[in-house]
Amino acid sequence: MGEYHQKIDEKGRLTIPAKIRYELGENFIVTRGLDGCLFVYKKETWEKIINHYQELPNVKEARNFMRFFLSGATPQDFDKQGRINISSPLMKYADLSKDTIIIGVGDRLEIWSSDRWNEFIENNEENFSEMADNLFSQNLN
Amino acid sequence: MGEYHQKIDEKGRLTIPAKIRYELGENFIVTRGLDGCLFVYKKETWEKIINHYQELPNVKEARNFMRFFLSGATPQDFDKQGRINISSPLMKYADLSKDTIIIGVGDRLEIWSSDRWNEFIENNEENFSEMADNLFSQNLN
DNA sequence: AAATAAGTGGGGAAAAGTGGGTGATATAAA
DNA sequence: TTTATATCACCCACTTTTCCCCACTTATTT
Repeated sequence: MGEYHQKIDEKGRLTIPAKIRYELGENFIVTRGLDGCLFVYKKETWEKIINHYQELPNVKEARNFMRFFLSGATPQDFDKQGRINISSPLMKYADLSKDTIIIGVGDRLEIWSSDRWNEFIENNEENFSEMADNLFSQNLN
Repeated sequence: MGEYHQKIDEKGRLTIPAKIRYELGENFIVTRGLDGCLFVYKKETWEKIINHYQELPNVKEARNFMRFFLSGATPQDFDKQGRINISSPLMKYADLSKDTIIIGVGDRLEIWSSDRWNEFIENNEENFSEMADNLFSQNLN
């Protein structure tokens, strides 16, 4: 959970915030995500996802999706400073340069270019408050 | 319950009034709320809220909402003086600077910028008695 | 009024984030 | 095989942030 503002340096290194770094464990996977960001999964979660998609019928749509999802997937680990290297195809895909947003969304992290993220928020803010209205008006007991 | 006037200091620290501090427990979540304020939930309440939304289908609209909702949610705890740090995205969202209002609303706290709170009260003052009429008349069997 | 508790502000140590140098390894070119 | 070039991860240095501690002020209670 949370929104963190980090910078990617000249060498393509990105610091994962300490608070969420330790939740990721030693091994994790970075891959092309939906809507123009990158997804980061811890190893166990990734394997579950893969297993789930293995069971999909072997139709064209599923095949294409698997290609998209798997081709960009790179196992990663941290350097001694808690940073990861984003490969250049993924940098390009997510349009990453310097200012970067990392958010926690359920069982994954998402890596966004700052510009795209701001755009995303601006375009959707009104919808969200409406949706949130519904969410909070429910009786939770 | 109640309305408390607190100040956020230069370092972004906000004292939670002692009377309601102890009701929050050790772990709690601060998140983007409705109408331009922040919500604060104790951990258990928060989990109830998000459990409702875990089973959403993975379609774009739901994905976007979860992004917005979870990215604005940060687990927090108190420093030794009973203060919390409001992260800068949330400061911005709620337009917080120095004078801050904290109110207790049922199972949550709300954090308002003083200006917005006064504005909110002024804009709605005439409506409140009408609103109350509607609300209470519905509850009569 | 005195005593206690709560709120506010700032110094400073430690942790986290950021940027750059350097040497080892790999890859390509001579 | 040797030499040149690129890549990567480690190390170090610097900056920024976080959080603890102490001190002072304000509010509440006795």
